Amino acid sequence: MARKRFDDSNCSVARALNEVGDWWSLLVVLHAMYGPRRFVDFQQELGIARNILCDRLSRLVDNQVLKKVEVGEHGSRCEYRLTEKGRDLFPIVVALRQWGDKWNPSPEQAPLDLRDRETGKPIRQIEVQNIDGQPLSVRDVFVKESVPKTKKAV
Amino acid sequence: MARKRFDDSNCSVARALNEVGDWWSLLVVLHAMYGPRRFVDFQQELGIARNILCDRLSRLVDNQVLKKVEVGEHGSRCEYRLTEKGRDLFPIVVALRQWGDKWNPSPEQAPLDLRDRETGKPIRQIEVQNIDGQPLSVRDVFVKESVPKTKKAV
DNA sequence: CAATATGGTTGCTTAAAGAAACCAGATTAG
DNA sequence: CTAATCTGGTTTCTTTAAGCAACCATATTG
Repeated sequence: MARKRFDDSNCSVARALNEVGDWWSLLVVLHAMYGPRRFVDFQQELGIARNILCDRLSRLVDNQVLKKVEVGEHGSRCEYRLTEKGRDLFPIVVALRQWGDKWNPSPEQAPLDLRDRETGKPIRQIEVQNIDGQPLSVRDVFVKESVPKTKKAV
Repeated sequence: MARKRFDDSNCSVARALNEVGDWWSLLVVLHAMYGPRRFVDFQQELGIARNILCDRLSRLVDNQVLKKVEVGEHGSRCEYRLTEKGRDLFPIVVALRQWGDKWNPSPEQAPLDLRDRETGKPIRQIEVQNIDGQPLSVRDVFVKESVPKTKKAV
């Protein structure tokens, strides 16, 4: 496959995709959001090949999205938990879910109904907002040119 | 590689990832957000292999994320534009960008400064919110069980 | 008419995904 | 104490997709 890497890209979207931009990584993160997961949990819930799961888990741990925690009780057990960096993916996962529900609804299943634990009311549709909380579309936004940090004499 | 498909998954995140969950598709969409793009534009801006670009473009068109528009002027030209479905990926792209900027900042480049065209002020950090616009973390949310649609007698 | 631009397609090579078997350390059952 | 089992992997092999470069067909420009 010779996948291209984007570690060094100056585009933060590309760099983000480099860490969680493949099919499995985000699904692993998604499942970890329901609580700590062990190796077999991921395997059974996702139906992922074991070697690929290994690879993804170790990469996510390397990238500090997950942390591996030894759980002492009976035997060699460890669970994987989200770090703060991992938890910070929550809006992305939710936005993907909402997009999928809107544009590719499952014919046989109602969309997952996420609710505010406090009020019991449904959560809001995720949107790009200005500083006052007003929604912004692609058209409403522009890229402000920044002064380059320190320009090395070339 | 034998990629697993998630078309039939009952998880809307998996279904969403099926359409835009690979490295290139989202980057193609991202670049299309700056305005209509032609074949060579994507190729040069992204450095993607031509056959892969072909494949991704046609899949995105099939999935109605992009539409292909013939542009009459001099020669066989066509551009790719976002559909509404494609534009709806805006929050996801922005959220990814913010996550990348926060957790993997580029050492040599300031993060892209997206601003409200109206006010000139920076946009807000994307977050999951309750109905009143208050931010919600993973912990603040629960999944409300829904009544199944119509249960076929088994 | 030749050169060039555009939007692809075709082959080839390499690397990653998937499946299944194997494995090592710790635990429990007998 | 020994055998079976659980857990979290690793190894091997096959299939498939990504990347590269060459080729191609149409249309335009010089």
